Amino acid sequence: MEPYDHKKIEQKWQQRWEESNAFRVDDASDKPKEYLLIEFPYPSGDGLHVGHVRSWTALDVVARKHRAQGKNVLYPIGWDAFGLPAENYAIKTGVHPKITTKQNTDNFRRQIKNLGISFDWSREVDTTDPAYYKWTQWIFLQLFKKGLAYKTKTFINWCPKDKVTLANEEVVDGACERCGTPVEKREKEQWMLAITKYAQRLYDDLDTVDYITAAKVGQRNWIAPSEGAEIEFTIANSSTKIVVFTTRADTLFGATFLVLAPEHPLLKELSVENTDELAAYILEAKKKTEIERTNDEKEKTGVELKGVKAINPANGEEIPMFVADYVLGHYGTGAIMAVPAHDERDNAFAKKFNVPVKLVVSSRIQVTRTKLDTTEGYDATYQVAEYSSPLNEKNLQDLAKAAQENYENGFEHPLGPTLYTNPGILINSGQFDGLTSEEAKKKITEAVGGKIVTTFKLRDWVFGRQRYWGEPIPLVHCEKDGWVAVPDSQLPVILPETDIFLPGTEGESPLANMDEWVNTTCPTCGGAAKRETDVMPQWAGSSWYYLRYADPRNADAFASEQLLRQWSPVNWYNGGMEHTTLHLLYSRFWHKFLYDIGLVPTTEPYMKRTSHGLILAEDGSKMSKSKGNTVSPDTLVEQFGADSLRLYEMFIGPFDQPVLWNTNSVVGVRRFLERVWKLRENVTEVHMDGATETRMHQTIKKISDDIDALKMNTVVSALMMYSNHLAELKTVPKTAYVALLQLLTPVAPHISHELAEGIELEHAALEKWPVYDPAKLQAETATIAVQVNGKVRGTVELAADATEDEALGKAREHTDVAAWLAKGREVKAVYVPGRIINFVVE
RNA sequence: GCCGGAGUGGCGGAAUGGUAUACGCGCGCGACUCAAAAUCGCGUCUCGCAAGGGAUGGGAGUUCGAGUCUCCCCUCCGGCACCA
Repeated sequence: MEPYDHKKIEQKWQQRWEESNAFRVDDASDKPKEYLLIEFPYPSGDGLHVGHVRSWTALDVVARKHRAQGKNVLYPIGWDAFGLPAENYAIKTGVHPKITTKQNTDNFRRQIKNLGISFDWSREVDTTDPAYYKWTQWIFLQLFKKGLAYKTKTFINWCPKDKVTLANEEVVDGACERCGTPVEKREKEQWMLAITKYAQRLYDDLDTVDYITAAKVGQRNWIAPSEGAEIEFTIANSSTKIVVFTTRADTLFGATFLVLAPEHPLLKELSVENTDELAAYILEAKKKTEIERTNDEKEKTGVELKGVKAINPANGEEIPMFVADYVLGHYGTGAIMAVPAHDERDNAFAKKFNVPVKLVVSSRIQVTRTKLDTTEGYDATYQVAEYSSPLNEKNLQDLAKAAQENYENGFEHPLGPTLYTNPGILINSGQFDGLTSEEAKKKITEAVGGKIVTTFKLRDWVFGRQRYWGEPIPLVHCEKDGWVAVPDSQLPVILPETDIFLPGTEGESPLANMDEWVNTTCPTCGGAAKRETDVMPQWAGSSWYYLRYADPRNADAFASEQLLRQWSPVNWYNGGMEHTTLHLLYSRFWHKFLYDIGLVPTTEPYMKRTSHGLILAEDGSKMSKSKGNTVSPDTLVEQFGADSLRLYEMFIGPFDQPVLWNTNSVVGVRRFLERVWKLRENVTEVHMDGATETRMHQTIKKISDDIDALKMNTVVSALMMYSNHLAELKTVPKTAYVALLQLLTPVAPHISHELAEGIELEHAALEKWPVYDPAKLQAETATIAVQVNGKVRGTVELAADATEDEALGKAREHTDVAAWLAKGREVKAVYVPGRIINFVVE
């Protein structure tokens, strides 16, 4: 038998699959559909990463299994090809991004085909193709027409190196996600998408999908609804009102000052005595980068608004007002009521600026004075009772009364004289004394005419990019009509050709210099008008690409209604955790919008989301070109073969966890394939022995279950154990061998097909998934451990259907066991068929 | 600080509450060879001559039986972080 020549075999089968369009999916098939999706790659100049191979091979295994099980499987691929690296490369070298993109996608395509991944290449999409981005623009216009795209002057995150606006999500540790430069704040007119209008639904509908917990939690934390109240404060001697957002309306009586964010619009209207000081502070705050703002060790800064007081609506007291950058302009109403007794930040600020602190909620209440409270730093002779919820009415009244007395008698609060942040029982709050925080929130809000609201951390999506290599925003600005949508008939708005890719010094898009392109006519009035010169962010094209796969060549719609119904939703989507709050959230938003306007049939795009762990270099660091610790799939395919690489990447460790790459270990799976290769020599039409038959059925079950659960590392080890078993036999029963090939095919398709051909197996057999017989999972006899007091003292061979009496009897006959039993008195015997026997001896 | 995830041999890791360390790497010994590589076989948690004992980050608990379930603590990785 000739040696295992992976190059020859892999080339042969890849060519056959290519020629026969083996993985082309048929829209008209009446088999049940299964739509499997991986995140389409950005075709970088570095080529394929071993991480791509891990993720795509895993779903390829799933795809191939589902096909074998009779499903109509859609497993597509495409290119998310707009983006900064190609543009930066163009700035450096003058080579147009279009050219680099073409080169890179060609290289990726070649590399992927060398891996034998069963993508349906007939559905390839490319976000930079005008036939594709026509529909990206079209969907944007639908958002615009529904008022969900708007231009506004806002503080944006600005990367001074890339000269580009960044979305909130693209800022990592106060620095640009791509280049690490500290991000600055700039005020700029920007196109925004109102994703916050969908915040509640994006949050709630997570309950309807099957995402890995980390992804759900990540999105929930990012959207972060927070229930609270908006309460109005009036400025003394004025009709001006300031609305604050608080989650602690119960502490309103303790609000001893008000704080506005530096960006608060009302600051311009108030007549303040210290205008210069105020202006200087606001300027300073705006200049600060995110890093500076957070590196301040939370040391509070601020300026009092001299000559202006606010009135606390609960007790009518006049309280001072401040501006401080610890209050964020974009969250809530950009203004807070500060309650220094019950909020850490307000407390720190009050101490620094000498504002009174007033306790209005108590947690621990003096009950008796019999014992010493050992809380460090307090030697008062009282014992405290913990506040615990729920309390009954009577208790509450007693406790509130005691708390009030305690406070009036000047006892310090056991947890500290001035700060207590947990809920408790109200004191010093007039008619609301004695209520729990929970009750008081509602009643106090009501009493001062506030309203209950939910505030989200999620912010609207900054959608404009002042760059070249992106989809032009298809809007025209007309002096008379304002912003006007480019009519559908003029879509796509083609990205104009240029050889100047550098953004302007003020950060304007390179498109802004192209007068011929910019100057146009207004579609509404026919007068002179200018095109929007910003382009869309990279997240635009990827927000809907999974819909395009359903009908990738459609020229009349982004996809036909019928094909969307056929393929929606995506059954299983695998991708990186880093996209949880970016791509994954954005595309859910677009999808829900498209659902609302009746264009997609489901409320959610993806039924199930899984995530692969990162592949790290051997020393645990991230693989990167600059560190020179990357591993090239090409080299591995050359040296070991695609099948070995695929097997290794599945075997490397639990799929959802980060793993360390170790090229030396690839030889292990290569040896395994060599053994499977040699096994063929011993295959004959003999009858299967019982042990082999049992193993076969167990292995089929194990591998079937594990593929569905994405436990690929144990899939490979099960294959190894099964083939090791077959290798021990002198003659390998053909049936058992065929099952091995069927089970091996999804992970190592090339060698499996070659071997199947070698035993003249009819081609169709490999395309069928083996089925196990539940009745044959159990061996006729099994080795059962016998324990005495939980310690194994021997094993016995038992028939699968042995009765308890038989089993225990046989166990007692075991000489070692008998010796241990003789040491005491047997009080109990446990027999779990097929598992264990345990004697309890005293 | 808050929220996730994870701690098991020299290493990657396995284990529906039921013989912990499967599978693989590495290492050791042996076979084959003039030799080497490749391949094959055997061995490989730890203490102990043995009988036995001890080990799944630490401590308690539930159970006939715990890596697995419950509670407390420690460490590492990831995410969020002045969000009122």
